[in-house]
Amino acid sequence: MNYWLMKSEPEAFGINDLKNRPNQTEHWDGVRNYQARNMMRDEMKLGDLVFFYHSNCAEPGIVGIMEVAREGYPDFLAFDPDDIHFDPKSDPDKPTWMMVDVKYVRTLTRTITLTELKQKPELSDWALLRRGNRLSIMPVSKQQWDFILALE
DNA sequence: GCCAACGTTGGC
DNA sequence: GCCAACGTTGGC
Repeated sequence: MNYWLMKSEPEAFGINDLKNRPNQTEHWDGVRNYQARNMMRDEMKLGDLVFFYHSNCAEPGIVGIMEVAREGYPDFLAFDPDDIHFDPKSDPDKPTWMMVDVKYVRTLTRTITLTELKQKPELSDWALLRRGNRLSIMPVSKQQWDFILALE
């Protein structure tokens, strides 16, 4: 079992949007970064747990937990010329971009803010807190996962 | 293969 | 809205 963190801007798609989806499940589309793509394609497995992180908002931080409900498959939005995530270079026979499905597990009792996470020496090596980090999907170790949940 | 220009991310 | 950091693009 592996642990992950995925970022989304709550104005575009927040934890409550996921909670209100049919089956509380949604595909995580639109990722256009190779490192993140590789994780979705190769490493994220059914049942893996994922922190839902709200970015680019008033209070950036971890707001909930979801699980991987379907392993990597082609991001079909890349084939739709009318979609903002359209990528003419992605060939349906050999797709460039992948996505996973995620299912809502629960909302945390409070937001564990970026500010708070930054203050923890235990997390100083974590990709989320590295300067200039822009990865929208990243691994979380079991130790980090447990430590963060204990802050709740 | 280098690197400047450009676009995007995301905290503040 | 600003801007630093970073990834991508494309000329050479």
